[in-house]
Amino acid sequence: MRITSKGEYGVRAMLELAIHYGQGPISISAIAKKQEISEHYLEHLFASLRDAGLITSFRGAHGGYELARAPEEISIGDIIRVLEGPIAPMDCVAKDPVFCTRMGNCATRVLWKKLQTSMEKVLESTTLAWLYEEAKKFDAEDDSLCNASITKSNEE
Amino acid sequence: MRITSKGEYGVRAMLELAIHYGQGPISISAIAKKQEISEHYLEHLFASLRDAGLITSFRGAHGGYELARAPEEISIGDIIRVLEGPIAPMDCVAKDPVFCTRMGNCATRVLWKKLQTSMEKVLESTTLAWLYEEAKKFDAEDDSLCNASITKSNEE
DNA sequence: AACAATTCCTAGTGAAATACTAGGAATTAG
DNA sequence: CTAATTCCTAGTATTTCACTAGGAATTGTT
Repeated sequence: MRITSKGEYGVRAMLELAIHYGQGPISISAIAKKQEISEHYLEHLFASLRDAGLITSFRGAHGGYELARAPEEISIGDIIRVLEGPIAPMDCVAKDPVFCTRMGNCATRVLWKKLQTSMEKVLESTTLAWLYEEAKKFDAEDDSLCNASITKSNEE
Repeated sequence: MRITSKGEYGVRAMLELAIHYGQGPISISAIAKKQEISEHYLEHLFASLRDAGLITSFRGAHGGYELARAPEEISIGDIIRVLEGPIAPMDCVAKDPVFCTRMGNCATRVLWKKLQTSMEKVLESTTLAWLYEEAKKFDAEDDSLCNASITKSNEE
């Protein structure tokens, strides 16, 4: 019942894009550095997110990535579904369910469906915008302590 | 975000024990046959469940396994925790959390905690007794469906 | 005592997934 | 032209998954 590093890194990287939303593209290397993720690995994840239409890429010098939609319009579920597959504890309760001989006669399936629904509810109702607001809270706490880890500045 | 066959088989087998609760031990071979699970594999799962105190074993002829507690007293969470590990999408939000440098300054952790809580709520509140009641409903449906399909096929 | 049915235990294994790494081609701003 | 970037294909070490194998120990029955 674990999210893998794909989902973890993907969400962290997408949060970074949400923070810089509307300020032009940012490069993989910048995100990878800030979030301590392997550059090459993040490249793969971004390829999937791009193919899924969640982010837009710009090639060449001063290129990079930006969110394809506003942070309010991208749920964590959107990201997880691309990087981890359907949100479902079992294939038989996925949106496009895999057939199982028990299907119509399975008490455990009712259980997995309950679990699937509760998971989906959380992941669909949580957006990048919400996550950004949470991050700002932490940022404010940090400011009072020492330095900010999340800045909206155009450092280059 | 998937439950593996360990959790799936484990819950199905435990349901079988719940169905026979109070009627003496049943053997692995009987459960494996009924639930279409590899006998040897189920043996491993039952070893874990026994070590965790969820089931009791009886060796020798006419031996087998039975629930260590009443079906009302065993939650699906109890089973999953034994066979799949802590109920948590990320190690940093498990009950005995793995340390992470971000820990106190991580917006995504708040998200994973929300997800963890909702998953745990479902799995803790669902017991084997509940699952057994669900199974009985299907049994009742099957009876009426079976009769209906017999008469239908006779007509056709 | 012999036997059959069962759990118990240790070890092994092929396939798939995970979490990357490597290297270079294509593109674009300055 | 050059430096910075994405894009693409391939490879790889490690871990996990889902079993399988084989026999020792235990216990009810005859």
